[in-house]
Amino acid sequence: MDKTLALSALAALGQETRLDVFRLLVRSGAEGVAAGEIASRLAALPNTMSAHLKILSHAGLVRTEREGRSVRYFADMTGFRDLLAYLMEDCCNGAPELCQPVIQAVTCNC
Amino acid sequence: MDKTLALSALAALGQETRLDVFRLLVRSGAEGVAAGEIASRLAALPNTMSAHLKILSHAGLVRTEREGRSVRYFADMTGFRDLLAYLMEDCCNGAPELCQPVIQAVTCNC
DNA sequence: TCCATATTTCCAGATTTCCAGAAATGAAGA
DNA sequence: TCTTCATTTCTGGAAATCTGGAAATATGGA
Repeated sequence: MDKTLALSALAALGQETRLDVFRLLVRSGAEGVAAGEIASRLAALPNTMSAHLKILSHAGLVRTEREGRSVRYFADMTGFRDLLAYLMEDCCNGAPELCQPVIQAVTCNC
Repeated sequence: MDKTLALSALAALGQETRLDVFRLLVRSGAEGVAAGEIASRLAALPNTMSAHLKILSHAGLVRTEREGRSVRYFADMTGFRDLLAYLMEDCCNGAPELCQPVIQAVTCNC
């Protein structure tokens, strides 16, 4: 992942509505959620939500599939992984115990 | 970690200078870097950098230690771990294979 | 084709963030 | 105490972001 994309991803998640959207899609997994339902579940206007979804999509954090007249959104865990890899680059040089907590946090859930 | 702190952390990292600072500190590990050196290494004014460091600190991403007249900054990997845990909450409900890529990305480096 | 539904795009105003200059604070040494 | 170095705080203007109204686009069905 390049720096520009990492920045857009982090800036995208650093906004309340978009953070809520991403977490909603992470919880929804392979099922995904249609744009309109995302908007109504998070009590936002469809046009505002569309702008947020566009930003998340541009940042590689969500993926879409058209389904009839609605558009279904999914969390893109591959994009998220790339972001993490970028953030933790060279974290272990000489002192693996420093980033050990991070590994444990991610692995223990699954 | 509560949502407000997660938001500040993500917003903090979603800015180029601060992202550079965090990655610099992650690479520097237990050695840390003094505030002035951070500023000069990233070609920023000391006062501007101080504002950025304050934001990162408030977000729980960095930690400080006074050392004579300089202040040494360190990446706070515990705070970072908490952020990840918040982002991945309930990610595996029913479909562990979705977040599998994330686990692999984090574990393979150490 | 015409209509209804779902979503997106365009635009403008309100708010927030970013940055640099000036001044203030904290710590060490003469 | 006075000076110097390192860092932080305060402040204002420029730039970017967030939000909602209005209009446009896309899809499916009558």
